[in-house]
Amino acid sequence: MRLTTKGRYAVTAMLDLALHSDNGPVSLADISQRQGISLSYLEQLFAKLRKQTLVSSVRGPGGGYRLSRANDQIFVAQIVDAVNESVDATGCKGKNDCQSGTTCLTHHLWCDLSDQIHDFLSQISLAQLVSRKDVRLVAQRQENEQLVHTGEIDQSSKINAELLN
Amino acid sequence: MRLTTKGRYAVTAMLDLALHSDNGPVSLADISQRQGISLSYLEQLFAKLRKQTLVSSVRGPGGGYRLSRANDQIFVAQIVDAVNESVDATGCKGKNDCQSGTTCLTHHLWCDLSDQIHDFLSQISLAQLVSRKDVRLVAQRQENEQLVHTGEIDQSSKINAELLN
DNA sequence: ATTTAACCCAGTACTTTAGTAGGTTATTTA
DNA sequence: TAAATAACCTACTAAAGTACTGGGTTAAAT
Repeated sequence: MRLTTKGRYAVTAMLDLALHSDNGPVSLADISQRQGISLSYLEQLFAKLRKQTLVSSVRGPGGGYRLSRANDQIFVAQIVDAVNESVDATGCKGKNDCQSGTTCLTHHLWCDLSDQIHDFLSQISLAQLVSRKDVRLVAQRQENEQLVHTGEIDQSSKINAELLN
Repeated sequence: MRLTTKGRYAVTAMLDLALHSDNGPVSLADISQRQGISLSYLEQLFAKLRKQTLVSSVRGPGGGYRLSRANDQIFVAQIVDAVNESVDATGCKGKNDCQSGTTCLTHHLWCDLSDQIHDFLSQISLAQLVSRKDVRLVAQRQENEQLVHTGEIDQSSKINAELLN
């Protein structure tokens, strides 16, 4: 089992997408700026998310990505799975051949843990995350920072943005 | 977060220790043979387990390792923690500085997941694992295999050992 | 025609894993 | 007391995966 920045980035990016889905497709450049993830790396992650039909793409100016389903139909477990970070805690992927073809001593323990993690992440939808207060606060701060960066608001407003943090 | 063979090996070895604690200290050579883990690698893992006072050692012939506490006072989470860094799923180790000094969008989600995993593994003691039927079956098979390997029982008994699997 | 942004590859520095190798020290047993 | 045993210690390594960077091509909007 493995949960590193790869899976965290994928979920973060998908949540960014869910948060900014009002005004048409969201470009990876925007996500990159707001979430501090390199553009090329995002492209690699979204290639996998697209293969798993979690997102759909629109090419050309004004294009980007949008969720391919309603945000209450996309779950964290699916996103983590899509970028090849299996939530499976066993070494044999549940095949019972952990120790040279036979079951290892702790096989069932890791199966139980895998179920536990999978159940937890399968119950959390993007919609749930979007409605969380802590998520909305961070999202608002990020939007303010982006406006400052693109010069759309002045320095005095930036102070307010910092107070939000 | 990371749960690979490293943590699985550690828990498996500790469970082997708990299962064979009747007849004095257990040598790493025995564990290596029964669990199919390289001896040198086991030595590295047990150096860490010893630092965390989960095991104590006896040197010289007939020596080996024993649990430093009763098997109902040692929990899976402690073993995994001892060899891995932790079962923490956040990138910032709970420090809230995931995104260049500030909280990232999904910080709280990974905190919740970390708590979930930690709670689960903290509730499972070696004593509980020892009493599990699936564990006892595998352990019995491994002991039979070991006897065959050391020539202490003959080939006809090996057939019975295979039937156990 | 130009710009935008997805799409696609190839490479790479870095870290971790899971091990190997080769010793030293402490303790028991013959 | 010598030999055997098993912990203890240090260093090295192949392979794999992570988290990028860079340099393109293709599709669609202005």
